[in-house]
Amino acid sequence: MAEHNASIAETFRHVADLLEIEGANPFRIRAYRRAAQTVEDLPQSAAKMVADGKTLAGLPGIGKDLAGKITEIVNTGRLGALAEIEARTPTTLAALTAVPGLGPKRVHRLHEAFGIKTLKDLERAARKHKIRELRGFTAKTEEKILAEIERSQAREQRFKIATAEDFAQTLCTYLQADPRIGRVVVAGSYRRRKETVGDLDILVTCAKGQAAVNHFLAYDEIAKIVAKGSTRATVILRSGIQVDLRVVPAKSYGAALHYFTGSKSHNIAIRKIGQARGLKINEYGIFRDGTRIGGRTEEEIFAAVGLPYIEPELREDRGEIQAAFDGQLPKLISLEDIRGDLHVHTKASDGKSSLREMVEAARARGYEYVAITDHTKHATVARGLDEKRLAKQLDEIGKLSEDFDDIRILKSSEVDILADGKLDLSDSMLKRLDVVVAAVHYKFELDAQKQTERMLRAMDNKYVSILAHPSGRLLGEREAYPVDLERVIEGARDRGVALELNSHPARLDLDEVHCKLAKELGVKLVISTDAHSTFGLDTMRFGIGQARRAWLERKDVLNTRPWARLKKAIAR
DNA sequence: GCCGTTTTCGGCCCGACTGTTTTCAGTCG
Repeated sequence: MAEHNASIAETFRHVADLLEIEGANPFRIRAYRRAAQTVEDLPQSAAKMVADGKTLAGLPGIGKDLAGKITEIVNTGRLGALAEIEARTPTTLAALTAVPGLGPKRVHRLHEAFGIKTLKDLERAARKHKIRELRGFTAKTEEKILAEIERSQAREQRFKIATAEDFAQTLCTYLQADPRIGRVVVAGSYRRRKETVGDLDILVTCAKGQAAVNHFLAYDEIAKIVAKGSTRATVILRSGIQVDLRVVPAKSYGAALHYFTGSKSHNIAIRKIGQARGLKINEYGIFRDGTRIGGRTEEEIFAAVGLPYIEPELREDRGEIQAAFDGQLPKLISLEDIRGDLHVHTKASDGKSSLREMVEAARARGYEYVAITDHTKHATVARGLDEKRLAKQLDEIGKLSEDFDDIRILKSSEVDILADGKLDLSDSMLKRLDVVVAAVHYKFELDAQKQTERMLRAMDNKYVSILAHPSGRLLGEREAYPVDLERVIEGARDRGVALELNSHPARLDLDEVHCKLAKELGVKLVISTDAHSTFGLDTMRFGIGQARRAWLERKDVLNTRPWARLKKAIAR
């Protein structure tokens, strides 16, 4: 079984964690982490690259040594260097640094002094009041450790972007209500539109930092204050989400926003360039020889290092800085580019709104077309339509269309892909549709080869225009089913099928890495909502966010085109 | 361990908060 990029990345991160506990050179540790990120962001399989004899050295942060280690992992399934480290430092120690307040240094000392290797050992030692014997540890530390272990199940969770947005907006409204506070913006991975966020990073401007912090700390949804100072504070809300507040004066807004938006690796890269130009860049501004020379806007930060503005969604140190240097930044797709939704349900299957309501809601969003894609009969729990009911719906669409001259109602279906790759509708019925969306909804347990062939076979059907939610993942609930997405993407390219980026906040499927790969391989995408109610149409923004993270431009996405051009593009 | 707008060695981003270390190390982002 070929090593996945994710498992190679995990191995490197594990090495980094253990080296950190051993007190190794911090830059060596960072090198492993950086390489892990590069491998994880790689659109192709590193294992395949190795097999094809392609060199990995030269990729960002990967030199000769780490390229060799990747080859070793791919070829042997293990890493000798990791085994050597594990012989000295128990592998379980890495997990202990996840306890807030415990970093590598303290974990190392706890292991040295008491042989603590696991969370259980740690808990036992804290209960026996052993830990306070150590210099720098007190009874209070023990209490804190026990409290954190108690909460450890609740922690570590990430929140879907839509959920985070809900918490963030309420809090921002509250913060904005204080007249002393100027701007309020959510930065961090939220601003970069990641599919999930671990915490909320909120930046506000205020002449008096303490005033803003005090107002923040009075927010009634706060369950716990973790840290507080005169310019920043960290709290946990009752919902369990952590919020970091940072206050800066207005003149530092741009510098702080850039710093607080991240990503960390992007910031490091930018500051490094600044350093080479004799500049110091921090969250307060840009400095030359101790003199402030800018920082009011993000544009000033980029300009200081000779770059054009880089959109937040691109700031992952995945090549955006080089692209900016070369004048090759993509012109990212935006919500305004979208002309229609190609995946919506109605009451006829498992939707909550009527056909007319969905059409009116689509028109209200300024769309030129909307595809009605109810489930087919195999999806019994969703009350999927058999051919008779679908025929009836097509008649209804025909009639309803007479009432709308400014939006086209596309006859469509989210047709089930059966276990053998056949479709749940006859060709004669598929032929009557304007656009056919095919999707897998059951038999997730097939092995990767069978699942891949099933999907390729479905795309063999010449009436299929779009493959919906190709991986089947549900964030926080269900992993993608085993499937070779690279082959599916290549298969879509060879057959002229478009792939869906499903905007539902729990799906966001295809994921960003594979969206980018699809683009690079010349496969067109569509961004659809899979709306099951009129409100569901508004989730388009999450799909757009992810598309932007995947460097997608308007031309890469078919539902930015008027219907006549879209129709031509999906014709096979 | 990587890497070159100080280029093959000597650097590697930068600052806030916590605790009890009275001057800073550890942790975090």
